[in-house]
Amino acid sequence: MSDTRSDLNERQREAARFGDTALRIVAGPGTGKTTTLTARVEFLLDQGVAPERILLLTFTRRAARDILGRVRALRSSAHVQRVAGGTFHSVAHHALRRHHATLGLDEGFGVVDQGDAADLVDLVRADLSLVSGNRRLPKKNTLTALYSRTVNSGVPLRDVMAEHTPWCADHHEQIGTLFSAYVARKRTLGLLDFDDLLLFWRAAVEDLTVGATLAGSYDHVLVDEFQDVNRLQLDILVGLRRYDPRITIVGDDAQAIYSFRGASPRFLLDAPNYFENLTTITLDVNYRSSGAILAVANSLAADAPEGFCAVLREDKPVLGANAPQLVHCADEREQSERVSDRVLELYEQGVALQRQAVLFRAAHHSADLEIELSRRRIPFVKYGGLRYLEAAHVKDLLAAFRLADNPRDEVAWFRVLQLLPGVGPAKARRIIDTFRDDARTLPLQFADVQQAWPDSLALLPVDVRQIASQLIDAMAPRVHEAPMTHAQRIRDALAPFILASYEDAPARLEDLGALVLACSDTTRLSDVAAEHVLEMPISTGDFAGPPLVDEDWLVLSTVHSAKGLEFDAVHIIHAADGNFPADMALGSPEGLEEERRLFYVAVTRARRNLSVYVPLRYHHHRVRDDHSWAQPSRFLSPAVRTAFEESTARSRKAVSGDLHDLAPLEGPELVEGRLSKLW
DNA sequence: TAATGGGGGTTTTTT
DNA sequence: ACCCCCATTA
Repeated sequence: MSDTRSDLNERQREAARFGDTALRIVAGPGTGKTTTLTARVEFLLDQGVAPERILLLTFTRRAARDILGRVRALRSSAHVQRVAGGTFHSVAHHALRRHHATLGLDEGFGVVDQGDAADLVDLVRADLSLVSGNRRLPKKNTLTALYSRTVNSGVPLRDVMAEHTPWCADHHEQIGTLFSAYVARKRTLGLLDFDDLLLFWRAAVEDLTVGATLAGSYDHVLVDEFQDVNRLQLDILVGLRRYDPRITIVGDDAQAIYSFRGASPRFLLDAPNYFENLTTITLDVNYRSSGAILAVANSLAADAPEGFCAVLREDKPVLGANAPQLVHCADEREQSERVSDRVLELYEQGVALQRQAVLFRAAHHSADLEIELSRRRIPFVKYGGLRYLEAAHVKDLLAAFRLADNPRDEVAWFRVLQLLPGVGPAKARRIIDTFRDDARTLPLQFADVQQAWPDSLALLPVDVRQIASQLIDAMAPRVHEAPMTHAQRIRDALAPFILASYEDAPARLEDLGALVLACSDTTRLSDVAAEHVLEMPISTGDFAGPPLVDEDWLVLSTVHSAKGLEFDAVHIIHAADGNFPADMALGSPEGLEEERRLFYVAVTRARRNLSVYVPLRYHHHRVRDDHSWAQPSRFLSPAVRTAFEESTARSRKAVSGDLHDLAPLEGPELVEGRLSKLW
């Protein structure tokens, strides 16, 4: 067992061994933030603090896994496994399950993800008949994002819309009506969305009795990535520490990338206003990246109008580092080829695939690369974008789990009923109506659904009635039945529908089997459903078929999902204006600056090798042969470029006549001609 | 009357 | 690639 503390520098050690007042650690990328946080937990345990009285809050699930994993690796004893922690949302969920009664929540409350929340918004919109009269009302996803931003920032809707959705700002009253109806509907249905988890946690923390219990549950609260907390999360933290000063916050305002969730680095900078007697320790020695990579990061930072020059000092030369590469490619296809070439080249040099990452601004940016990687049988895992739990079959089973505990969950009924052949939105609605009582309310007990079921059957096509009845029967809870047995019954009843609806049914049924096993140590199926919505397992389906090497895979990730991680080699793709920075973010100067910080985050993930790829031509898929020219990312300023070695990819097609091209290209000469004007 | 398939417009980032 | 709307069909 290695003693982490011996590896710490002086200031890291000071932070780790800090006493019993409020502490702020301002830590640039690669300065050993996680190591210090881990060492601090170890120190607290050594001081005799009980592990379950330490709360370690992180922002993303991956960070939670990373830090808690390192903490739990410190000691082999089961004792240490009890350190409390996770994302804000998952910790909130646990608190709400425990204190549901005081907060007026039903025991079997359901947790809906963003997609379900958007569906519910649409459902409410239809009920208010706001659907056809106002065709300029935003789409469900836009509305849900707007709702979330408003709630998380605590800013009035009118002001949020004036700033972020000015094109429909005149609808703010209508949308306000829609939102309050949405809130009411969630309560009626016994559902919480992600924002509700935080809202109710804050309510709990501010409650006189429960709040004291919650605040008293922890001796130490540690918060990672504090630059990305929003008003709501700050309120929770302040409430949790009302009677106790012992909080440690860690962050870097140069890496604030979540303003779309209402986060603001102000909360980190103004932390002394929220936590009394706050001590600040700054970590600025970078142990991660080579000097050449730090030069890129620092010149990026220097280009910012406000200049976020956290000068990063290299502790000692990083061995095996290469000059950062700026690679100009003719188009996306060539970019995919060059990235694949470079990944394999580094792999040959001994850099395992897991030590390499391809980073991009938006999830769909990796689409073409994924095709190329699959073609070359290079295994990869993608983070961000399409997720396992967003796969329809998983959501189907989770919806059935939610119904077993809470038959009022109209969103779940909509999903499950539409699995039946011949049932679409309208018929699903009519079936749900048969469940309602005189007050048009859905029943609290599943037995009432079963009682109404004979009437519902009449609405179904004759040939699906039997399997539909079996499904209803399977969802109904039985007394003294183990949750896993119940889950297995539901899965079995759902299987015929999965088989009928999906081509790759066997693989999907295996996923569902894993979900059933996850019910082995729970008391409630709705709890498991909520955990899965919050924890986002990664699909094995993301692997490209027969792997080149077992248990090694290239990491594909959005920059947001890669926050806090490091890799020997980082490949940043689509460094073209409009993609990175995203044109969606260019409406305001703040938007552009956040994109700049995002690029900075991407660059500072790299230890030894950094390659940035700029495709120059984008094909429009609608019209064959139609294309447009892209400018290199504005972040690649002349000053930044001096930190790179530049090269132009030679078209492989021109050299070898490679045959897997999708559309005929113009001669490479034209591309080269265009390129040459750029430098 | 309601499901389903085709065509056209739009697409950020995460819990 | 996805979502939304509309026309067609059962």
